[in-house]
Amino acid sequence: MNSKTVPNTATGQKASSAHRSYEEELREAGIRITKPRKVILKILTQASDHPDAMEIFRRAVKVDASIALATVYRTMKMLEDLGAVHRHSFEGGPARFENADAEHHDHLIDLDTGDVIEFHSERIEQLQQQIADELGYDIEHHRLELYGRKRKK
Amino acid sequence: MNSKTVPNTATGQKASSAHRSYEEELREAGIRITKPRKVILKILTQASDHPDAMEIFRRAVKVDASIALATVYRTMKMLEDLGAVHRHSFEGGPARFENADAEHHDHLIDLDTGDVIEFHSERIEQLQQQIADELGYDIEHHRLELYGRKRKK
DNA sequence: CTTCCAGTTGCAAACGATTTGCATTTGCAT
DNA sequence: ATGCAAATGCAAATCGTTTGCAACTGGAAG
Ligand SMILES: [Mn+2]
Ligand SMILES: [Mn+2]
Ligand SMILES: [Zn+2]
Ligand SMILES: [Zn+2]
Repeated sequence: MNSKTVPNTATGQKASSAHRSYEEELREAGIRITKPRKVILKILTQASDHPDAMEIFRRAVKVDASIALATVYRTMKMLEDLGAVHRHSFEGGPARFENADAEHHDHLIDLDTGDVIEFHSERIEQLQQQIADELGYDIEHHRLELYGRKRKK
Repeated sequence: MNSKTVPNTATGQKASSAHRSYEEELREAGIRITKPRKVILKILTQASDHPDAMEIFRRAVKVDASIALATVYRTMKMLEDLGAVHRHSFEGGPARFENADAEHHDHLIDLDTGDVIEFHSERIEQLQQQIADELGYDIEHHRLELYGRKRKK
């Protein structure tokens, strides 16, 4: 009763607008808006999944063949430091990213397909908080991942 | 001078696990008990922390300088496949291991010291189960990690 | 107690993901 | 338009981990 999938952002090619755009954030932070960054930011804005660096690179190369993988890594690091994206390290694999302005949520990873399903449980969040309190800790962040497969029948 | 199977009663050491020993498990699985494995297994049996491969290697080399890091990795993989140890990948860092026969628990990682504190919440476990149910999934395993620092105050 | 060989080892080279050094561009403030 | 720090592409380097291979056992059979 208290879990729900979080609807994802825009589908289609809704370039900018919506919430505060990445470019706006960079500008505010005094970071240059370069051509490769524009391409990457657009890809991230349009992404409805949780792509890894290589996947972002593949999509970027289709738009501008001269973009380097290193630039994707550098840009993702920069966005993470800015707090504009979140980095997830699911089960050993490469880091995957997602826009940071969605509401907090946790993930269920489909072991067969690799699909990532988002969910949120306020009750779990509270319990985590309570546990940290009891242990005398302030939680900075946490990670809750469920790994499973579609229920057979 | 070798009688059949001398019962391996505790050698006066603190045998922290009151469960089936690693060597017993290997034997049952038909896996050879070699000199380097004995060293590693003893280290794991005595460990009360969550050491990574390099740390296990360091401890092993003190006992037998000829042990190779590759052997540590191979042995840990084998133990994981056997289900004798659990592998954790906390926040980007190298994989850390722990004996698998402790009760299930989750971890709080101290961001300042790297210390790992164990905790368990049956209520959270239930909620996870409930969420997976609602999403139509069977959970194979999960991962709940809290990252924080000792409460200043 | 020997023999025997598949399992195991040490070593180095290979790996995949990510980072970094550096010479060359480029954004953008002046 | 100009100047220069910031950013880029490329290659080489790092890090944790895995793997190929020849040499070396564990332990079952004799
Ligand atoms: Mn997500
Ligand atoms: Mn533990
Ligand atoms: Zn959460
Ligand atoms: Zn748990």
